Amino acid sequence: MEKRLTRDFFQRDPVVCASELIGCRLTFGKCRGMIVETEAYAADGDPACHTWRRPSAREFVSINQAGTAYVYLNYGMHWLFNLLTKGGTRDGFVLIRALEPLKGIEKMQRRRGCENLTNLCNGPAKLTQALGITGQHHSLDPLSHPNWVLEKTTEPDPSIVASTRIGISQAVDYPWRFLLEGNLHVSVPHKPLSRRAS
DNA sequence: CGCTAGATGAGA
DNA sequence: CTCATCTAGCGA
Repeated sequence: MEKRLTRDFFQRDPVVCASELIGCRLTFGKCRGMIVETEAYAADGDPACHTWRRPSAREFVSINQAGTAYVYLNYGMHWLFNLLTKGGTRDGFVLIRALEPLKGIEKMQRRRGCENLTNLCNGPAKLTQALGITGQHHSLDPLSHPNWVLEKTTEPDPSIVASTRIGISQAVDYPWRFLLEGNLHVSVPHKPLSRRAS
């Protein structure tokens, strides 16, 4: 019922990979979740991508194969987890932004210091903290490393929607964020729902 | 519920 | 100097 992702999945455009990673299952160690939110970054022509300003990011793209983990420290304290896409129409990255927790929940709660399931993995820095992903996993290969499993479900989810990327100041209009509409575990809903007031 | 300040360090 | 963020604390 679930197929492991293979190298060729990541040998495509980052925008395609980002949308198709929605609904996939990500396992790291004993913890597991469904990917419910991603963002695409293009290695060329995208001012919001690290490659725009960082020679080291361009170097990373050139020397690593498709699927490699790109993990970096943001705001001095948060690890953010990306996957390299390479060999399609464009090279780039997919930022994993939110997971729906499936397994190892107690462990994730302990690492996060938080009980609430909807607050466990609903952000790019929260999910790395929950899973235990840090800079020491930078440039490892999730497709061949024993700690990682990436699986695709047989049926694509119909409620995948595109939206604009979050937390950036450049190229803010690209509709390169993908998420499951209505899912409780995304970082920011596509369309803020007005819940009933008290 | 919404908004804001401040933490904290790598890269260029 | 800028940053692909999060949380606590405040006010309504």
